[in-house]
Amino acid sequence: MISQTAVHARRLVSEAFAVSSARGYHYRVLAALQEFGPASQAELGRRGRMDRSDVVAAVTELAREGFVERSADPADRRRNTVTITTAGIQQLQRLDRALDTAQDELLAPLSVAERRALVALLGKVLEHHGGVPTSRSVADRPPNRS
Amino acid sequence: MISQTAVHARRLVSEAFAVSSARGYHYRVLAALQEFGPASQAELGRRGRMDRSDVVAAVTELAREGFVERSADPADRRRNTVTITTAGIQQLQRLDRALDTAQDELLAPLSVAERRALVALLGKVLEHHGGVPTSRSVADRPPNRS
DNA sequence: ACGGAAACGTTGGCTGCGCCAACGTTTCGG
DNA sequence: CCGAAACGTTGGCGCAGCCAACGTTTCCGT
Repeated sequence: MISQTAVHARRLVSEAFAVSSARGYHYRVLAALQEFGPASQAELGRRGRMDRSDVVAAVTELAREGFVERSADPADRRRNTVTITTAGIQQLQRLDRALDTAQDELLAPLSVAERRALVALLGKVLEHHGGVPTSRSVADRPPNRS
Repeated sequence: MISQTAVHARRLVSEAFAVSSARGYHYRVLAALQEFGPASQAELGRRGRMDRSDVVAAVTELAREGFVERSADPADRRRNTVTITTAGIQQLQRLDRALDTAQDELLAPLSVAERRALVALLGKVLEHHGGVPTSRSVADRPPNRS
């Protein structure tokens, strides 16, 4: 069962994150920022499959720790532009290393070829069910409209 | 990422369960009962990797719906013997069918051979990290003992 | 035989993750 | 110009995985 395996994955990952007192959302925000550059919070949510409201919390916490900066977007006053800081990049590198370790531990019983096979299979499944559906940009105005 | 795949798995599974208004814990209890026969709640927890306290809740709910019966074990008055009822067996079959459907949907993009390969790989990972560690029978008396 | 250790059931609580609902504001488009 | 849409924010829900503590009962070593 995939769920079973996921439990172990989660445990190892959270174990890895615990050291830096970070959570999954933090990592996803930082990773999305590093990969695609500064963005609005809604955009971060789309990149990382997070709900808008969860992005708010993650960004707030990251900002408090000095890993990102939240600034008003002059071009669009609805948006906040979120930027990763130098400290944030370092934190991301730390988390990446921790993640690598955890992954190694998780996949310990598998040969390199097997790991590649597993990743390929999971990728296939993910791609199929993939998309970026939870944009929520759709679910904003479901106040009853007959 | 395995976690990503797990998210989809979870969504499909809970979608499948939603119909019967059941949750993961319920299924695990019923499945464990069917597979190994009546047992104490602690035993159910070990079989299904659940915490004792979560078993309590699951059994209570299942009992309220008439899917299991909770009776005092005459041989050991600490224990409750939990037994699956006929209705419980039927419910389990329903859930099993729903699960099969969900799994089919999840693994839709994979050929039969690929599915077998995936299962084998995950099994390997699980077995390695396997065991039944969370018995909690160990974590009962961690009141500070210097 | 006795007393401490261990197992059991139960209550209650905490965290993380994935969601949805509603609001006020701002921007966009017909 | 006005309604629709997007954005950020607050607040809430459910499930899953845990841990802590309690009272009771049983087990085991001395």
